[in-house]
Amino acid sequence: MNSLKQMDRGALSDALDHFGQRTTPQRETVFSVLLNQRDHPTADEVYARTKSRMPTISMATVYNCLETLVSCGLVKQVNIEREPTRYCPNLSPHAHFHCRETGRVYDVPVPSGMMQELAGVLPGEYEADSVELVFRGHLAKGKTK
Amino acid sequence: MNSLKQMDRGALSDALDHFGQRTTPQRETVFSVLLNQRDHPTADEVYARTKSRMPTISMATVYNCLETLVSCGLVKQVNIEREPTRYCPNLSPHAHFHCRETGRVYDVPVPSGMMQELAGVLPGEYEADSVELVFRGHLAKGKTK
DNA sequence: AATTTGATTTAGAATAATTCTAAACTATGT
DNA sequence: ACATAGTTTAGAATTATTCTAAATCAAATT
Repeated sequence: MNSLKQMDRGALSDALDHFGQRTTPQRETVFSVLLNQRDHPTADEVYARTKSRMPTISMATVYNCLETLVSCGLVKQVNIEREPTRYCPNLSPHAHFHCRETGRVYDVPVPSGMMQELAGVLPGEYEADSVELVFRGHLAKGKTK
Repeated sequence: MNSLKQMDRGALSDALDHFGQRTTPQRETVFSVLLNQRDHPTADEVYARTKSRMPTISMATVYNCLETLVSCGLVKQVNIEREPTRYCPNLSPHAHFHCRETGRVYDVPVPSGMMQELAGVLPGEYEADSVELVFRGHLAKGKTK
């Protein structure tokens, strides 16, 4: 049992199908790990969490699965300075806030109108398929949320 | 001769002074390399360019100088996916556009009003000191600029 | 002018995230 | 059942970056 809700399981296999990829237990488990704890884990952390449910999985497979999920559009990579890549299954338009003190990363919802506006700053010859918006700073007093 | 304009030389030593750091030939040369070719070079590329003017400089020093320049606010790091960090001496508000085809990175000016707006999406408890905005995609037909 | 002090530079070693490789395994279509 | 192609796996390899400790340099003090 890998605690993927029926809805998510469907989204997963639809997306994989659409890109001609198979739905495997490893991919399901990794996806489920991401959905179950939405704290922007690194590949290492995903590995540890996945291993506790599926002890035979390898690091390489975790990287493979993450890469597959990203390429199917189910998961986003979050690049924070020189830190290891983090993974985020939040598909609604949002930015990230990186707290320099705790190292934690938070999702910040962005109104889709703002996303449009952002796209508007690009001169015509630039055709963007993705926008990454990262804030860095710290959280006001004590609100570790 | 390291081709730093008087103005830039002044900005450099002021900024270094302000952070209690010395103005050294290595720092001047690295800074000048960044100003002279604004194509968002990696540390490796900065090393190669600097070495041609100052053959005894080491990679470690290039990293040290870049780190110093960044910490003094004279240079910005640009983090592109899993690629090596790139360096950018453009201090006016701008975003970056990363072409997936050529790998090149372009500055995209952002009206400062837009930057304000962006800051506005942050809930009150988040206090950001930096914003990074990266577009990814490709350039329309042939315009390699 | 010599000496102390601390910052900076240097070469090379170490680290760490990620990718690669090749073999084993699994699933699918014929 | 068999062939084929996709997937997983362990471990090796890669690579950007950081670390270490010694050498050099510059400023401050005697």
